[in-house]
Amino acid sequence: MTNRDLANLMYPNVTKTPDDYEKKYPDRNLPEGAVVSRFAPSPTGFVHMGSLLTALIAAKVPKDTKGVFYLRIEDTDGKRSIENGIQGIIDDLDNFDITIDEGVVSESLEKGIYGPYIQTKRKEIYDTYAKYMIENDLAYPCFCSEEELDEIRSIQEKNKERIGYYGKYARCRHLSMEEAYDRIKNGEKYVIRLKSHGDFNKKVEVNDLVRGKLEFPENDIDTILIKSDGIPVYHFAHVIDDHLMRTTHILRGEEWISSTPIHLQLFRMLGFKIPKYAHLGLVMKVDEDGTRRKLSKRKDPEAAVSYYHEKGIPVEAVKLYLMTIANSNFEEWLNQNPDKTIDDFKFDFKKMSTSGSLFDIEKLLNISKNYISRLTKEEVYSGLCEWTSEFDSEFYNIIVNYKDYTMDILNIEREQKKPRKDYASYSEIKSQIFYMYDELYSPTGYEWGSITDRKEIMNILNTYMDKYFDVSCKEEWFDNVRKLTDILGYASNMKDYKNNPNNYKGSVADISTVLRVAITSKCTTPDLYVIMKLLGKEKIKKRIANIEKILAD
RNA sequence: GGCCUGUUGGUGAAGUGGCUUAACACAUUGCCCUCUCAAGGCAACAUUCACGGAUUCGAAUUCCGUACAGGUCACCA
Repeated sequence: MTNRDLANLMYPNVTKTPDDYEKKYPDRNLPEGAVVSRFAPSPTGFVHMGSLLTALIAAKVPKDTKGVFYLRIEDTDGKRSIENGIQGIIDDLDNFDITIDEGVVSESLEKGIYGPYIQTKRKEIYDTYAKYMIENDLAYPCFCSEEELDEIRSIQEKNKERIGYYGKYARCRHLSMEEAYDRIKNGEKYVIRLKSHGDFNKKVEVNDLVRGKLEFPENDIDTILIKSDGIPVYHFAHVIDDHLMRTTHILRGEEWISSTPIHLQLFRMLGFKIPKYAHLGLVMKVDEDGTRRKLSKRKDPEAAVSYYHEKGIPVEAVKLYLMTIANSNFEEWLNQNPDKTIDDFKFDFKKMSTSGSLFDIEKLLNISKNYISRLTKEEVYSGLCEWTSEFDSEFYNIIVNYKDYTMDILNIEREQKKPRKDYASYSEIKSQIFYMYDELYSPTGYEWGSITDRKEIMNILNTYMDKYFDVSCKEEWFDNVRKLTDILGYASNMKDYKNNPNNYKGSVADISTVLRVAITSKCTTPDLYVIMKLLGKEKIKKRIANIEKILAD
């Protein structure tokens, strides 16, 4: 009885060898320093902020180095995979303009020669390596039941020993080959475990790209490589896939730090070159009770990237935000180079924060607001169309109907050195400009300012419309408002008014407020002159007539 | 419990032994500008870098302990 006999019993149909795959997936012919990295999510639900950050960086680094970025789907856990999970991931990446060079393009389509890129389609490959490990005495079958494993654990807990399947606790490791052979032949269920030669008292080192030198005890756990359903566990799949796909950089969340010793061990046992690791800090959130925790898919709606899509926050703004989290010098760099984009920025692992950062939606909104303010009216308009077409068809129809008019509205105080910063998202635009459209404008009441007398209000409005409405520029418009103010006994100069408030009935501010409220129903708006010019005299007349009616009631 | 990682203001953070009386940005507050709002300008906001000790002429920065937080110890990834 030899290892080979056992291996042949376990994998009678495997005829390939690791060498065959080494040849099938040759080294990539890339320039010096080119990074090959990947985004490797499980199709267990929507892409979440933390993974999006990882994906963004994993895509960015190859871009900076003329490397390759690919998408691999890690669906080895059938229980957790959800329907349309793969499509969901592809859609989310697509929404964020993260393009892949290679990998899974759709549920049924792949691009690139290093595939398949969906792990459940790679079983033959994993089988080959599993067989190789059995054959070379690097792994062994284990028949322990859940109960036995629990028993081992409770003994260890009682003796205050390290938990795990190792040393004398690795029962099946000490089984004779004959017994293993017979039990498999009898159809007993088994998993394949790593035959670890690690020594817990010795140290291994990794040079993590963001954290620097990391030191751990060697792994001595005979961890499971292949589950009883024949599918590999993450550790085994990761090592084989990333080697065969010739990945140079592994970017993943810091929750993987502790299992890195297993991965290093596997790379060495299989004779693979060890890639570079970058363990990224988690994106956190503060709970009501003040404790920090990982942003959770289940509890936090803002964790889903689709949330931003629905809110109408431009994807570019989300990316800008994530980049400011990712590289602390990015924000300053962008402020100094306002015309540049993320693509012009050189990402640096060393500038990454090692501890997880709190997700700050206020900051995101601020970045979004600044971003939208820098867009042209055409860009804002098309972004607004895109968003409304999906989430607000009423508004969508209106802005499509009044395209140029809408663009003029969106352009109010935009084309200037310091543009207005009104909108943090497309979803809030309607509530800020609704009064520009008769279709959306039907005020039922008005919040007047300090002037509330009906006669006075009508007097102001009528006098204004009769004598002062027609103007050709902003200066003239405001001159007229001042004239009106003077005639009615109010102060047209705010300084005079502040110095001697008792000399006047009120100020030009009060008069403007009456005009503003009468026309828009709001006491805060952008430049009233532009608003009036865009609305036109007829609409304004109608609105004032309406006020007369309402005030009469 | 073992192992690992981290800890600079309300938040993101700069900082790698003297240029730090701790940058910058968000938030907050106050003032100025101003027809309202937004924007802008100015100012305030950590006598201190979790705590204790050590090294040093000198430490947020090095070392050692302690505390706290997070991760991990699955036939999940």
